[in-house]
Amino acid sequence: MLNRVILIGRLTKDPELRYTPAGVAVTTFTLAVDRPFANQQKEREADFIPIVTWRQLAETCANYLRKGRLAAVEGRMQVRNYDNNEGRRVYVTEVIADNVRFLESPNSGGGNREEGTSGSQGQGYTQQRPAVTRDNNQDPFQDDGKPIDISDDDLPF
Amino acid sequence: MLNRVILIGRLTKDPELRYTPAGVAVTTFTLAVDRPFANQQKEREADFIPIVTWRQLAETCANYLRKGRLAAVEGRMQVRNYDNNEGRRVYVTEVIADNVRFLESPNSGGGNREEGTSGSQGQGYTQQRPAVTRDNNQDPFQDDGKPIDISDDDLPF
Amino acid sequence: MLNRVILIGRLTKDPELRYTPAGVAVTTFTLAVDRPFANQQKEREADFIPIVTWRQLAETCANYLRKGRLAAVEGRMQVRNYDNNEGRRVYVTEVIADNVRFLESPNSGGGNREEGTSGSQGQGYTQQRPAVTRDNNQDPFQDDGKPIDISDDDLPF
Amino acid sequence: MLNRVILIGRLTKDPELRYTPAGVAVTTFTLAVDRPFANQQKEREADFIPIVTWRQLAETCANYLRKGRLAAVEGRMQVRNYDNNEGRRVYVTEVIADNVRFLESPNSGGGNREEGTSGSQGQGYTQQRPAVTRDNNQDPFQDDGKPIDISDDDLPF
DNA sequence: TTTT
DNA sequence: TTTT
Repeated sequence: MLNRVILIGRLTKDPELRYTPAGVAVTTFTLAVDRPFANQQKEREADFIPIVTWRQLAETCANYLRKGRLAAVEGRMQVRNYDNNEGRRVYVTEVIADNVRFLESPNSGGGNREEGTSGSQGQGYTQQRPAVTRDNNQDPFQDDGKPIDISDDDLPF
Repeated sequence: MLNRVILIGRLTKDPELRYTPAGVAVTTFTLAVDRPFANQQKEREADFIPIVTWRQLAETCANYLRKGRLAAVEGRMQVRNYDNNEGRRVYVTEVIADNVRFLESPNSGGGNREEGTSGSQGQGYTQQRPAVTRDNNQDPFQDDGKPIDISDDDLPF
Repeated sequence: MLNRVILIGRLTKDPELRYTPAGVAVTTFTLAVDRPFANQQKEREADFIPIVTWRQLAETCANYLRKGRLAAVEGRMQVRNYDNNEGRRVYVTEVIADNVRFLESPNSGGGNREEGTSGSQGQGYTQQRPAVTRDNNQDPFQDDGKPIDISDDDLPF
Repeated sequence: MLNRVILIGRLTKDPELRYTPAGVAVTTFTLAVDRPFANQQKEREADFIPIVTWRQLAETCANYLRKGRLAAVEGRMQVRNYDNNEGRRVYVTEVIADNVRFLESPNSGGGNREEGTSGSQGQGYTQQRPAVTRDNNQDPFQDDGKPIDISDDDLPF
């Protein structure tokens, strides 16, 4: 009835952009969100939360987010389930984002340390785009063994 | 760094109250949260989200919430993982609640249809408490095959 | 950059539906939101928060909300200012809602006690609509001396 | 009943730290929060939202926040009213924060351009503290003509 | 009265 | 100016 999530954290990897058979963009990444009172003696604790973005927002995230960057994500929790190869039902919880804020510019010190090294990059936000696979792959999470069913008439927004 | 969830939905079952070895109350339940544009031709869709509450809030939830009741839950997403009996790592996402609002009084029509039938109940909030097991069971989700590790020096709030 | 508000409370009055010169619907109401630890000896404390809704959501709110009803409101804080008749600048903070959930059906006990009394009403959601003024009035708050500037090319959503 | 606000924006000035008569710390500042679709032809639009923090959080904010810095604020909306010198009732809406995240380190480029210039500062978070007035001033907003009534037995948290 |  |  009401389902709202707001997270601030850092990307554990570069985002992955895929496309549904009908050509709808989907970008996925994982956000590492530090826990509130992660006590200092223990190693730093975080929750690793899978984020899914669609369409224009997916393209923008793929273009501007990178491993290590700080981002704010607004969206809703969604639980999918599928049966794995052992015939066990597996539940996957993701945040379907409808708003993502980039809290660090590419040059502000956070994020990928390789940035700015490849000579031709230069000014501002121009930079390597992540590998984009437009391969009719219906499942952006397939590589992880966690399928998501994307059909074009069943999109969240 | 920041992790905030707000949900409104209905309990799929009565809440379950357990205690850690040291006697800390933990109540768990699942909230069915209707999806935004659940199209009317298809059957109604919802996300089923596991909620965990601790201490005083756990006691209150166990006392006042019942299957079918409408509730608002505020908290944070938390991802646990454990290795199942097939040696596969399983990830479980729950909302650790720090605020729960009861949006229906026991007599307002929502919720358990059996309420009010047992003669001695009568007025207001007096009603059957759920079965409380104070059995040193360290895992409130054990029955579901989804262990949570509760140790008393590792409590979230 | 990110601006999100979620409130649950009760309407202090029936909502008011107006229209901009170009015919865009605007509904306003005030939500009484009880404060967290309103101590029991003192009288109950609440914050009274003005809500603004637009277009289809405005029509729906005008149709289904009434004084005393419980509602959940999602939106963003907005600060307007205008110069009052004494030449002093006045600041008004409202929540521009993009999602409103009705947490009580008209027949669930909360809300207007007069409902159901006028014979022809009967079943379900059929009920008196609030007075609708489609009068090219540019300011839904004008009666309160708190103008809002509504121009049709400057709508929030 | 439920009242939650999450904002990300920049401080319009250095924060101001005061103390209640009983010595409770209060820090106030204004957050400029850019509006969603601030169209590019018009000048950039923002909402200017007053934030109030208490106790330990007040001390930390006073220590680490500065004009221009990016911050995330979690809290609740609160409406105060008082009668101004013209005998008119004035309403003031603030966000009482219970969680503030500093999204820029002092050296990450955002914020005060004078930082790092005064020779003795050097590494990390060592820096000028804001002017602290511990003057039994009961009203942290007094200078602005917007009194807040702080009495020590009436604190929000 | 405002920030980048 | 306020709701239950």
